[in-house]
Amino acid sequence: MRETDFVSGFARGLKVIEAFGETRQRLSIAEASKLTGLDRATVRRSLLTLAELGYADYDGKFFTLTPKILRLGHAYLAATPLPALLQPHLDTLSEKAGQSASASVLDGTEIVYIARAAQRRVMSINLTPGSRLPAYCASMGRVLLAALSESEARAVLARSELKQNTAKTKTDPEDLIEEFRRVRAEGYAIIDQELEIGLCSIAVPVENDRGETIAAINIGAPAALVPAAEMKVRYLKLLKETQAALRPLLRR
Amino acid sequence: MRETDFVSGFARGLKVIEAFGETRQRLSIAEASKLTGLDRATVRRSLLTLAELGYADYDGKFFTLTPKILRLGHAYLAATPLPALLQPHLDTLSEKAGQSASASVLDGTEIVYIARAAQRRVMSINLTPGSRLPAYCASMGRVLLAALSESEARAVLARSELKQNTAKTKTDPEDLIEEFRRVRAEGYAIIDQELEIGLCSIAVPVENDRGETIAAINIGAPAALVPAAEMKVRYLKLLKETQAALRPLLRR
DNA sequence: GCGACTTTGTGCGATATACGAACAAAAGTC
DNA sequence: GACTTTTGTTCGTATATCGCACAAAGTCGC
Repeated sequence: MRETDFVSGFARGLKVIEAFGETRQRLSIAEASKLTGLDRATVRRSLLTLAELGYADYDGKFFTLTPKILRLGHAYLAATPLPALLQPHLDTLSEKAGQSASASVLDGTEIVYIARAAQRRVMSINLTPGSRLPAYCASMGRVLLAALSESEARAVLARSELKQNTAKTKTDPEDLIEEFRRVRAEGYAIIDQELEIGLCSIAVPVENDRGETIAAINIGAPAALVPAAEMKVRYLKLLKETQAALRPLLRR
Repeated sequence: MRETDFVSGFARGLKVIEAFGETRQRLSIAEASKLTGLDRATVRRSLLTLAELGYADYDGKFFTLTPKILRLGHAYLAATPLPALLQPHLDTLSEKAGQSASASVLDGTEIVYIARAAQRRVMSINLTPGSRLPAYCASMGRVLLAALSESEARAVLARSELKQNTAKTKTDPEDLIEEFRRVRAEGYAIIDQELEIGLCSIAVPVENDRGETIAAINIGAPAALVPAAEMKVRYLKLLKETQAALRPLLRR
């Protein structure tokens, strides 16, 4: 790509939008400038542009995003067939298991939820399509990272902030790489309260007809009701059935 | 705002992202150019910028959005306290009613879902935060439009495509304005299969401590199980309780 | 295989934008 | 209330972007 094929004003504007996610809903020009590292004058122009287009409100001091901004992200969910295709299968899966079922894809060091059938709320965080979790400590993340080559997986881990969320969280890259090998060999990943105390989950890859992993699906359950040791016995068969049902639907 | 405070390259880029929502997931340069009305060279630069930043993939012919684009919309859901604040109340409401409960805000002629507690799937469409429905034929839309001044509501209706979704859909602006008056007076709106055959819903406004309407919440139910005439008896009290519980939490 | 048509890539002049500094206006400090 | 610090806005200029026109590469029918 040539230098001149890059619209830096556009890139700067996107950076400004993302700055809202990292803090609270209101940003002054100076705050946005600090978060993005861009000049105050440049940030001001971007924010005024957003306001002019109705993506943001401006009270003379603070800018806030408006719901119109959701159109941008929703364009992906509406335009990609995968979420819509997975949803009915997750509904069935969730009903059979009596637990929440979700689907996600990998985006850098994070997994992004693209569909979900919730049964009851067991997590402190509220997960909806678009929500993100660190890949290294989520069952679907383990499955998706295991699908990468070892060098790619190492690169992702190197960029990840390997935080000790609970006493059980695996944070040693070598342990994780070893776990990815096991996941590849056995075809599933189980997380026992590594993300949040009281939450277990089990995930399998969603593969297309060529056997390439394009997403992951999981079932989450409260550790109090379903001990980690029971996750496999109770849910692996259901997940594998869903996986098998999806494979022929995913051409390319 | 001065002319020079507007970054047209940014505005053009956002238009390009939105172009993906209207059609399928893959867009060529020429298609994107037609959809946006922008010059091909401009669209090409915007798309290459998106690809360079990881928001899009490019195979040399077609561009597709990547899940990274969800960061933009999700910045709103993460940054705005309203969705997180409403969610637990919707969960309770949904459980008590035994039906799906949702919350939405107005964006132009559409309502945008910002939180949802689903019980079972009764609609053909899959609703998640970020989903949009035309305001004129949705119960929450009626509530939100009723909160506007009559001239504002007329302006929105004038811009709306008043489609006859079912035999019961109200499409006459005068009928709708009259209905908004009733909604204002009685404090709730009921939709009897105007959006989709088999679906009834009832909505009330969410007001802040000054009495300004800032969102709407609703309960949806299959018409086969809960006839429209019963919606009010069964669910209005629950909705009003939720409304009352929320009001003191919404300062400003 | 060969035109007619569509789509994509690129050079260039005119125009619009970003930068950094300077100034003005608040906000915070003592 | 004077001082310092932070924030918002304006301005001139160097630079980057836009849209046009043309060239190149596909795509189609036959």
